[in-house]
Amino acid sequence: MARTVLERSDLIPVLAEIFRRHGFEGASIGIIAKETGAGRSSLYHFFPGGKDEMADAVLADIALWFETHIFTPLTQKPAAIALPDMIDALDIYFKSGQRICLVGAFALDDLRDRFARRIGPYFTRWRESLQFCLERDGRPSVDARAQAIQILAAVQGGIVLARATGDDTAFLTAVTASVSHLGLPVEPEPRI
Amino acid sequence: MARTVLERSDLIPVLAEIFRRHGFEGASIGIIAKETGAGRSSLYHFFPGGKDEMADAVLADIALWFETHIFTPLTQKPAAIALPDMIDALDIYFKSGQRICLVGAFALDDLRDRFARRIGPYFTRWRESLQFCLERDGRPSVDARAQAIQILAAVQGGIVLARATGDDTAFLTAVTASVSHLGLPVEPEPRI
DNA sequence: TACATTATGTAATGATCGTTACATTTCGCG
DNA sequence: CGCGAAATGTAACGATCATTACATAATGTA
Repeated sequence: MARTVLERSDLIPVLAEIFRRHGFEGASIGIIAKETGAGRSSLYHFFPGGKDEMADAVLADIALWFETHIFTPLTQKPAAIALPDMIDALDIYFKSGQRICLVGAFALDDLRDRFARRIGPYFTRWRESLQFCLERDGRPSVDARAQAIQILAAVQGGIVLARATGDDTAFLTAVTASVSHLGLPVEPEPRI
Repeated sequence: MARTVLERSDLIPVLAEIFRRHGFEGASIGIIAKETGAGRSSLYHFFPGGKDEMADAVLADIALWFETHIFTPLTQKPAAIALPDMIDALDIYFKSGQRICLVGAFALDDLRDRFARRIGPYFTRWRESLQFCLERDGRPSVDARAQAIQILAAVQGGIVLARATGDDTAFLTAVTASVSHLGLPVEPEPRI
C-alpha cells in the first residue's frame, strides 16, 4: 500500500483534485509538480503526452468510477431503490456540491471539443442508465428520457448553485426535488 | 452606431463571448487583443486593472442585464406569466444551452473566490426573485425556496447537459420540466 | 552481485504569459 | 486652425508557460 515509489495510478486522483481546484488551464505543470510532490520528469515519464494525457487519464478514471458505482446499479436495481441510492452516493462523491464534476466543468468552454470523446459518453451513459431504470419502472420511453435529463440537470446545476452560493443544502435540495416528482413508492429520503 | 472610435462599453459584450469560449485562464491578452481587434494599449487604457477588471466589468454587465430582463419581471408579474416568460427569455439568451452562463462557469474553479462579490449575489438575487414570485402565488416560504433552487439548478444543469451532449433540446427539457411540476394554471409552453 | 529498466532531479529550451513604457495618432472643442 | 485629452501602435519587460535533454538514482531480476 504505502509504496515508497510513485505510481501512475497514485497520481491520477491527485491530478483530479488539482484540475478541480484550478481548472485545466489554471493548473500549470509547475503547480501540478508542486501539489503532487512529483518532479516534472516523473510527470512526463508517466504521462508522455503532457497535460492533455493527464486530464484524459483523469477523465477515464472518473468514467470508470461512475460506470461501477452509478450506472451499473441503475440498470440492476428497481427505481425506488436505485434512485435514492444514487442520490446518497452523489452527495458523498460531490461533497454536497462543493466538489465539482470535472466532466461538466470541461464541457463549458473550448475544452469540450478537446475532450469530446470523454465528455459526451459520460453524460450519454448516465442519461441512458437513468432512462433504462425509469422505463423498467413502467414509464413511457419519452417520459423516462425527459425525467432522466431533468435529474441529470439537477445534479450538475446543484453543484453550480452550491459552489456559487456556499449553500451546502442546495445540491441535495435540487437533486431530491427532481426525483421526488417521480412519485416513487418510497419517497427518497437521503440518509445522513 | 458604427463608431470609428472604440468605446469601453462596446468591448464588454465581445469580452464576454471571449471568456465564454476560452474561459478566464484560457483567454490570454494576446487572444483578447486579436479577437476584439483592439490593441493591447487600448485594452489597458479602458481596463487599467487588466484581465481581472475586464472580467469584472463583464460580470457587472451580465448582472445588470439579468436584473432588468429576468429578476424585475419575476417580482412584477404573476407566476403563471412570469415563469413562462423567463423560460422564453433564457432559452434565447443561453441559445438553448449552447451559450454558457459565465457566472456559473466562474463558480466552478478557484475563480469563484476571486469574483465572489459578483457570483454570490447573482444567484442569490435570482433565487430571491423566483422565491418571491412563488410565494406571492400562495406557496409557503420553505416550498417556494426549494422550488426556486430546483428551477435555478435546472437552468445551470441544462446548460452543462446541452453543451456536453450537443443536444439542443436538453436545456428546454430540463427547465420546462422543473417549472411544470409547480402546477401553474397555464402549463408553460415555450413559444417557438 | 551485476545489469537493464524504470524513476527522479536539475537545468535548460523557446514560446507565451500579463503588464508597462513611450511615442504617435486621433479626437473633442475652442 | 490650435491644443489638451483620449486613444492607439510598437516594443519591450521579467515571469511563467509546457516541454525536453541528460545525468543520476533507485528498482526488479538474474
